[in-house]
Amino acid sequence: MKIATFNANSLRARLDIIIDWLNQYAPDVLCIQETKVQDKDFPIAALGDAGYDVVFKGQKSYNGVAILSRLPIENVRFGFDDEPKDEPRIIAADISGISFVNTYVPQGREVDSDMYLYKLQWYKRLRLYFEKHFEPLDSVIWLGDLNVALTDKDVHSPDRLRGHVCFNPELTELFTEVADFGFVDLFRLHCDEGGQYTFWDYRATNGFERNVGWRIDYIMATKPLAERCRSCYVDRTPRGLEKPSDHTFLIAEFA
DNA sequence: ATGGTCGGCAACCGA
Repeated sequence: MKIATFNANSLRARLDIIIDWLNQYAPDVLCIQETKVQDKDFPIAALGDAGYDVVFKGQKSYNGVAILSRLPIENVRFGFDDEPKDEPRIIAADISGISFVNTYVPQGREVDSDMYLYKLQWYKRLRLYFEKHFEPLDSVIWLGDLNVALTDKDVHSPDRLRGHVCFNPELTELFTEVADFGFVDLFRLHCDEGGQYTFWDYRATNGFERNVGWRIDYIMATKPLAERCRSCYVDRTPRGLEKPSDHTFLIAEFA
């Protein structure tokens, strides 16, 4: 089984890139964040023609998550299924006996902002979500844009960026509390190198070419699945964008 | 050290 995650920053703007990529890599499952499309405008037919069933939840302009699958999708759930209601940032479904939890974690804007407090609370709530719905040895994959770089290996300029809303000890601790439910970081399971990123800020000049990046997208798996994982890697192929600075595809393959 | 650019959508917000 081959699975992947991709932050689209508009599904419709990236649709050709996504479909080309699906044709080339033929993953069984692709989880997408920041679709930025209302449900009524979701491109179901184009993805269906490419061989994928889709489930999704979006809103106007912001956020939005989707799961694409060549295999049957069952038991679809949206968001934290308790109060308070949240933006469309979580979609979960069962595929081939595996529970996928696709998350778009709040970015946080700046430290001390309300958006940052929302992010910290979001991570605390996510830990409770996993405790409520799963056991640590269930077959669960938690993946998506987690908006945290964990160590100095995971950002291009750690000394300059330390304290950023996506790179600080307070946030790393909250991430670790969620991961300690029973998740393994599949990329780090297979690769110990720094400089392996999944996102390059649009605003950095030639950021992609200079590899001025962040590792903020993850595929996390519970231990029984991690034992079956044969590879986890970033597809760094530029996708024909004039400025290929998007998040890119992170892939994991299982026996 | 600061600001840089996209996308959505129609003035700025969010990343």
